[in-house]
Amino acid sequence: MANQGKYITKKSENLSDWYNDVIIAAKLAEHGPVRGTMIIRPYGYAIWEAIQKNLDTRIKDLGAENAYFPMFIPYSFLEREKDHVEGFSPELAVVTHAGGEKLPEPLVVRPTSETIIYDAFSRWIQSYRDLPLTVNQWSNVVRWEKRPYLFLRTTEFLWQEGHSAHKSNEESQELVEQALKMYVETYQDDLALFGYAGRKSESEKFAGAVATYSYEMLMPDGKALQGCTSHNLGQNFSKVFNVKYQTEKGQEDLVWQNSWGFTTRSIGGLIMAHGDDNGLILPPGVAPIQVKIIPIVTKNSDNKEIEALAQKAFAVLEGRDIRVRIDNSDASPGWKFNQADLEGVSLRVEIGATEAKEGKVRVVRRDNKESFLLNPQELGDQVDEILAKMQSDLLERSKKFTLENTREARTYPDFKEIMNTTKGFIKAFWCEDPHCEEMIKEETKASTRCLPLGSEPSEGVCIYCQKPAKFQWLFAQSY
RNA sequence: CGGGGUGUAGUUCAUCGGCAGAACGCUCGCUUUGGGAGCGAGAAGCAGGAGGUUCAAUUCCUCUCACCCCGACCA
Repeated sequence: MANQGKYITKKSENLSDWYNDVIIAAKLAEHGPVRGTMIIRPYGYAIWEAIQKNLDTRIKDLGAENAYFPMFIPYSFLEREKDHVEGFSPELAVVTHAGGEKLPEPLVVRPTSETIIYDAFSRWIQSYRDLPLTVNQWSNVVRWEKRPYLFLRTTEFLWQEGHSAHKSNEESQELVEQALKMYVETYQDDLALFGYAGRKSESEKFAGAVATYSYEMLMPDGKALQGCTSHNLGQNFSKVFNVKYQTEKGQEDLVWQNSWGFTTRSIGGLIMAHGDDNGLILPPGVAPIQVKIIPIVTKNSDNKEIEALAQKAFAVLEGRDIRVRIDNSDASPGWKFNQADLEGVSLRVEIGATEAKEGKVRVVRRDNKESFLLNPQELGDQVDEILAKMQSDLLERSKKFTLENTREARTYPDFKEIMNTTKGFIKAFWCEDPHCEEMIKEETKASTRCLPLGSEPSEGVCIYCQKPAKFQWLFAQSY
């Protein structure tokens, strides 16, 4: 912990110390014994489960079925697609020995599963009647990252990866866009994180893809975090894995494929974007504990009445499928309040002598401290309402911050000035020459994040080389 | 893989050649309880590992391993 004793570093003082402190103090996760690995503790895993719950439903709504493929992949599988192996080889974990012997062929611990899944697809797909074929797996993958960071970049991480095969590029592209839309919904409706969905540049796209789409979010320090990805793989993999089918006319044809994924990195974004000096702030949509009831009993209070109110409130909320707990530990109220703040519990319900006198309970929002004195009988509707309002307020706050920190740069000196001061997103014309992109990154540390969906072509000049440019791309320094 | 730093109690750190210290956490007891309660008692350590210098090494030297921070790679 960067900070001594029991308090966490203030978010305003040092974002990355705060981030690490809050993850450890709130018991979300800790470092594993192997560099870059992460132990996700029960409370952190509960956030992942809350995200999974809705996302899994959306994935199935896309027409996908869940399956599971092996984590060991023959090295030769990766070598089949040239860009794919080149892109991933620096970060592969390779198994050379097993069972006390050297293996005849090294095995790769999956960094992603395109190859092993499409090898199966080549056997599963025979006819146009087998298409489209869409599978999803929830799994772990390993990428040997040089600079790990809890949640944001770990050597092993959890994710879902969807893989789909289609008769036409149009149909495949449609699913690529639907998957991206599904992620936008997850980020905005569940995680309350605003961001830009768009297409990656050639140099930033997935190794082996024709086109990659992503969701880019802004963190409080002005750096961008790439969330999910959705790739149009064209026929790059079907060619090398021989994923063919017979058309209605009896011809042999290669399938068009896409893949898309969402990882535990998003939990890092969730923590960083919403939290404050007191700890986590979790949007109700993914908060493992949406409401915590804190009875305040003393020697002089009517503790039976307080206890009865607490039980009543608990029963009402639980009946609504609200994730609710009662803190009956013998810690002091002050400690419980601080603990609830640290854990990011969306709403706290205080019940003490003051409330008991009126037969009411006090509901306090974690994010803005707004407090409501409510009748236990009406608690259900009102808590639903307050949770919904909090959810939309958090998204609104995230959106406001992102828009306020999205600037247009017309000249390269302006661009540099922004990156040296406020950072954040910059919209700027770029000619789409990888050389300009590379030089901008070298000189400002900012890279292209995406070309936001719905960008209209217009006549501009490249911020770097002054040559004609059609689109304003989104730039930022990234995590 | 380059540059910098750190390894001592569960955790964060002091001690810097001479019997190993604190805070927080943990256990027990009593008193408490509206924003991190008080007092008392207690458990807790081969000082990352190996080698060297020395009468004596946690402390100095060498090697090694691990971790952290800064750069290139990345969901």
